[in-house]
Amino acid sequence: MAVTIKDVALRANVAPSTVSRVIANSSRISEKTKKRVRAAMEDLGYHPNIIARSLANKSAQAIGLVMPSSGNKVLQNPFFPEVLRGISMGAHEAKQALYMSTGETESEIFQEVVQMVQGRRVDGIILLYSKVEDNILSYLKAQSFPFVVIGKPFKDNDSITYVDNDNFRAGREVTEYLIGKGHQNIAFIGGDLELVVTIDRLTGYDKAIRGAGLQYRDDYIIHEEFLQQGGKEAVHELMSLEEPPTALVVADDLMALGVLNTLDEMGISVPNDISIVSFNNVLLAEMSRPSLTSVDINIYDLGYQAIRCLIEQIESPYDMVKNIKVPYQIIERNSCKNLVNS
Amino acid sequence: MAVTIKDVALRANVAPSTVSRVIANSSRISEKTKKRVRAAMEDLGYHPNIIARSLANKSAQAIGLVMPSSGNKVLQNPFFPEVLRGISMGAHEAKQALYMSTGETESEIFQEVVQMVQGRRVDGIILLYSKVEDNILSYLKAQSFPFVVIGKPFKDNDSITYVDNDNFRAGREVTEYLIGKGHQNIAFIGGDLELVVTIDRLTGYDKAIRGAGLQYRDDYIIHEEFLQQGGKEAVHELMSLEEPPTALVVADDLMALGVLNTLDEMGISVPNDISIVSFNNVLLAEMSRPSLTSVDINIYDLGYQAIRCLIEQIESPYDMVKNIKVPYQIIERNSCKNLVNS
DNA sequence: GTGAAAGCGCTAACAT
DNA sequence: ATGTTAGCGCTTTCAC
Repeated sequence: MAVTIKDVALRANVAPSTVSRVIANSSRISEKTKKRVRAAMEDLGYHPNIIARSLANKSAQAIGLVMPSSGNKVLQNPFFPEVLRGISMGAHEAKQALYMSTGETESEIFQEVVQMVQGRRVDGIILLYSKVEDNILSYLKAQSFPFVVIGKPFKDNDSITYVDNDNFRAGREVTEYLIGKGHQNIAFIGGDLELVVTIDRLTGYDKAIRGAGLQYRDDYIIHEEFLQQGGKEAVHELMSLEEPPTALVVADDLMALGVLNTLDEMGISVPNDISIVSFNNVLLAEMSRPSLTSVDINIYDLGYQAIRCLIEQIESPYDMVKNIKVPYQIIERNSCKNLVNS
Repeated sequence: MAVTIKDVALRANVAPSTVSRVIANSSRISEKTKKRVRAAMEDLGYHPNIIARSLANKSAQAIGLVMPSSGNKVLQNPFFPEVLRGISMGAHEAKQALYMSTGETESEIFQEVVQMVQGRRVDGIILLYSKVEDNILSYLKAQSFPFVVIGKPFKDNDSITYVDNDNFRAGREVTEYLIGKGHQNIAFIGGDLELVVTIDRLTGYDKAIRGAGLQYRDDYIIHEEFLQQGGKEAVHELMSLEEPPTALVVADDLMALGVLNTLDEMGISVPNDISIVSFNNVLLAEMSRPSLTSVDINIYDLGYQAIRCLIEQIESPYDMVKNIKVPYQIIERNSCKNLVNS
């Protein structure tokens, strides 16, 4: 059996409660006994049992992370390691542990969340995605359990704390950027329409197209999973249109890489024959050939801000709602061609 | 306050222990009372407090994951999400939760591990890397706490349970593969020499080179971090040699992508001017141009087998050591050229 | 400034 | 087949 607070108390000739106070560094304990107790802890190699502490003071010192079904290939998107980095950093600063969901299906994940919450295993939860109808979100809200969403909630978004980019504006600006380069036929290759981020970017694209007096064409809109596989099919469909696009707005760098690949196979040159702008600006964007003009959405910050918000929310008794918009910027590289003389 | 086992007991007219037994689905409880108790749980919306349970039966139902310093960019390597997928799957099957380390520096991570272990927060630990001198590993071993290593431990590897590929053999075979294609000047671009995987692959390379009666040249060996940035510098150094290599063994697909990129900038064509074989076979390998001949090391299985081993180790009272070699296979694509007529 | 004692919610002997 | 009773290791009133 491991060494407990009692052993320390015994050795230091104090009561267990005193040892507890020393751990919490209570000001009501004299420096002298503190020293004595600390020496005893040292001697015995004492380490507090976190589980016992959690039970006594009803706080787990852990944050729950809810992924979009971990069996899913979505994890392969470089987005996730990068948000994780940001979250890790914040968790580490606040001395919080991270607890990950492992469920496969949606209902399994739901059960896990219920267990995290009711089992008091975590003090708060971060949802690493935002989709249209989400009963996990509804549940958390109903329980008024501390949580924050990465991405904009589909509804009730003024009563939910979330961290997001302004994806609508980003979608619009990116499209306007291409229009500014003289493109008139711009297609949109987006991810899962269940994800709010896709909807927002598409809406922004739409706005820009119509705003420029161009025609919004349904056959220019393609949705596939946020993965490379989807890219290929999308491109084939698109390029076989009578009037193929001269520019593409692609939801994601990984997808864009797939697109690039397929275009190459088809003998279509980027940026000479077609221009591409994508989102996320992960390492790939820089490493592909041609390198991709991509919207840097500051993924790391998304994660870091999310956990900061969550920790504030846990600490503060009043639950004020907070919405953080992480800035983004278009990083110009070599995947876009100017059609007009500038 | 949440509803507890006592509330359920009261409502079902049984003792708390009976409720506890119903939760554990003990065979010593009559179906009739089970039904009654379950109904009570349902009515009250009862969910067991996992923390309390952990304290009582000294098992956390959670596995600790130790990453190589999470602040580190290493996380960006697609290797990690993929092992995570495998681990997640196994954790999920065994109803184990996952705890992640969040530390930045090595000593911080060490402290976290001590807390996980002494704080009884986890029942076992998976080390997601294997490096040369590792005090975390030594500590775990000294405590005889259940753990498994992904990758081969540097020493004591017959007293430590680990899951790995045969990286020595893989390194050798890959090199022989290139030799078989007529290459005589083969360079090795490896990752961090602190990592055992690098050492093993390099040793295999060495073996193949000497075995074929070729000369082992120090200036053909380059070590950089497992990241794209490293790739560029490495290639420049290498190609400015008097007798530049005609083939490259690269530690990692991501790194190989960087290499590809740099070669392209330098106007060197792959595979016409130089051949490349890399390791890991992540999505990138398929999506790059030219697509990369890469060693598929079955990353997912690495993770899955690791957690299976760990769970066995936790459950079985006897700690028999287990070493699992996950098979690998060379996936041929378009980055290698045959120099001889075949 | 320190100690005694109750209790967090559950499990696991030991009874019956 | 079920109830009684101690804990698990810690925190936290309430005394002194």
